[in-house]
Amino acid sequence: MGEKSVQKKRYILETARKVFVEKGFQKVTMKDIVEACDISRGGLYLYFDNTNQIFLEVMKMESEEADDVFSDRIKEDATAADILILFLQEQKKELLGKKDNLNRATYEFYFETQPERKDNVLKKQFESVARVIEKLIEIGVENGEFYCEDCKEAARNIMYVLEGLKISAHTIGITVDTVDREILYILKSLGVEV
Amino acid sequence: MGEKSVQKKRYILETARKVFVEKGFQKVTMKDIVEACDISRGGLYLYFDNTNQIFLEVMKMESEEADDVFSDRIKEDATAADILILFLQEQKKELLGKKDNLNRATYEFYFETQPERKDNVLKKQFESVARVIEKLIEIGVENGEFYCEDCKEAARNIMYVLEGLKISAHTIGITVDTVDREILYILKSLGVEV
Amino acid sequence: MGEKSVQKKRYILETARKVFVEKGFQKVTMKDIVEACDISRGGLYLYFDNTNQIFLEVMKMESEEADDVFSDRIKEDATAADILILFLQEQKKELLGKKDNLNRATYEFYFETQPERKDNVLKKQFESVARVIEKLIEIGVENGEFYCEDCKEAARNIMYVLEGLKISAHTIGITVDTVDREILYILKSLGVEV
Amino acid sequence: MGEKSVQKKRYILETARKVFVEKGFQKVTMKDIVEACDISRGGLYLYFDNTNQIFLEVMKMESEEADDVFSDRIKEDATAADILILFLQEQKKELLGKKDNLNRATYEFYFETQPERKDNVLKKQFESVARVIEKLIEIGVENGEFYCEDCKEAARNIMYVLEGLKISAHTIGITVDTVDREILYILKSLGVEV
DNA sequence: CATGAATGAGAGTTCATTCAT
DNA sequence: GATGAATGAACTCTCATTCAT
Repeated sequence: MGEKSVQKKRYILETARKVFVEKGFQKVTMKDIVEACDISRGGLYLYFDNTNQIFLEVMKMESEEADDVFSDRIKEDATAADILILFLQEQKKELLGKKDNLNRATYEFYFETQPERKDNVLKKQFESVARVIEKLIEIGVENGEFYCEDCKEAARNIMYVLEGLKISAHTIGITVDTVDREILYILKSLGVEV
Repeated sequence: MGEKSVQKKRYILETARKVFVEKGFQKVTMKDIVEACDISRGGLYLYFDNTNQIFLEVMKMESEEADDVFSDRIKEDATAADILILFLQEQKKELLGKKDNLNRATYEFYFETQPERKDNVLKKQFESVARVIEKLIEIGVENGEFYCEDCKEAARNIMYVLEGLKISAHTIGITVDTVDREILYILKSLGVEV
Repeated sequence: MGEKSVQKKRYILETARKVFVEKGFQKVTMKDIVEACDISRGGLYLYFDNTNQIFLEVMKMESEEADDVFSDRIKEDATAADILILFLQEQKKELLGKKDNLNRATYEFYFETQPERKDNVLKKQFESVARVIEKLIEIGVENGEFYCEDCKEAARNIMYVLEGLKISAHTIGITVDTVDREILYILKSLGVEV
Repeated sequence: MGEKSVQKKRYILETARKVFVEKGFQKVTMKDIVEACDISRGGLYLYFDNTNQIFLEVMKMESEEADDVFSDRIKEDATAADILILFLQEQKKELLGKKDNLNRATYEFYFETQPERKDNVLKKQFESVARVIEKLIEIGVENGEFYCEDCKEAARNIMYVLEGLKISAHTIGITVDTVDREILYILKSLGVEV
């Protein structure tokens, strides 16, 4: 596949992303993507076989870019609490900015997949972020910033609260207040004075 | 619609429930339900107009039955902690018994609905359970069973953790261990010795 | 068929008439009539086999009643011109009262029938009215009220003009003015001063 | 849509025309047209959305071709009477050639349309032809070929007679004689010796 | 590589008609 | 007579997928 094709593939993925953000995963058809990209029906099939494959690649692209963005913002002299708060603020943005994320589509995609499968990217991401939080809490505890008995558990608990908020955003709805209160609750239970 | 029809309607709802449990919401077609019920194509339309309506009625049926089941199990002399633990055990069962609940279908259903709508049953249920938990914690605090600064916040936090576990069960997968650890964490943070 | 049944049959025909007036002929289904009559699906089939048969009987009922109504209004000492004008006024009412006549339904019904068939009721009616008009003109000519060379032709011409107006009412639309002008033209060509 | 498609679209319209001539408008289904064209179910939808749209385009095609045909036949030195007679002969052909015109389908189509709508093509055609006839009569009167008091009225009367004959052809049936007699009557009333 | 016309399977929906009660 | 549940045929419309150009 030449340079040109790589560009086109990328263009398709970016456009498809918008479609997934808009419509979730299940309802998106190859036709939707063809139309959004303004390419030919057959053209799309040269690059991808089905929406499943496209979504997987969109997620891959997403996670690659996400990492970059995230690491940029951490200042050199940031404390554990600073970083945790920054992280929670990022999550808040994503939680409230329902309109520009793939959450719903991702849920729908994984509803159709066996969670136990080894290549469950979402699971890997979850574990990875959980470990980062855990490490962060450990450092915080060492520095005397946080208090907690079991850092691993504390980290996992935070992860599930965030998951709970994320899914709630798409089902029962959440407000800025809701998120702020949960963030405060998390920080308080780590002994952070806010 | 006579007596007979009521029975048949119930039969359809129960059969449709199985289909929704199996396939979620979005992928289920009227044809799927027709075939599962072994009735004629047109026959189903005598009772329901579309899968949306069927699902709403399945949820209604579900919640009516759920209420009965729940209230039965509370002993007269149960303490707040007893009841909370019972509640969490019920949740655990549901979380792990992925094969026989409507969670995934419900998520898919609400993905297609505006969360803000007044008739969001899920939201009402959430609020209702949250209030019960809150009350329970208040009683526990009064009895000296629990310790917590803000009962309302504690209740909401529990709700979001449970939501987080529920959605995770369908995306990244959860194990008995995971659930047990989260339940322990919840109880510990209320100061319950386990 | 007992007295009761006769009444019910009549009730069905009268109700069906309204449906035909509203929707024409082709689009009317047995279901429409069942619902309009608020009787059972099977019940209708006890009396009629299909919409075709119902429409035929509606037309029969219509023509029987129409005759009565028409003859009532002719005064004893009316001149040929009086009667012709009365007739044309009646036609005018029907032409403009699109909402309460079976014209459209009748057209649709006969579109599906071979015009040549012996039992073409519409044709018989046409011929019958044409003859009445012809006779009327003859009398008018004898009395010196009208002038015309060929009464038969004049009558037929009037009939076709009226048919033209009737169909136009349902396709391109007609106004009171249009009808008035045509009536005037007809009368003038018979030499009537208006 | 490329060159090839234009041809196919035309082919579909021509084939659909035959179907409409055969079955009228209301009874024609997309399936009928698909089968007549011997194309695939979905194929037709690439070109047209519904029978309504197809019929509109068939009428458009029809009127474009009709115009050409009509203007060809008028000789340079034709008198008003010549042209009128030619016109009436054309009408006669159409009236009697029930098997190859869209009249019935057009009636059915307009039965489902509000006559008052601005885009009522039939009305425009009617008005347009009426004006041509009127002009023709005016010229004839100037030349001393015709006699009439109100050319406009005379023209409209002719139009309605023709409409009456046209609809009658589809309901009560007409014969060559009937048409000939009406044409004669029209010409006579304009003072033409035949 | 790229196009887009074409196919056909399949979902939704409506009704005429039947038949057990 | 009367009911209305039930059936199944028929129609509309949409897409995934292919393939000649």
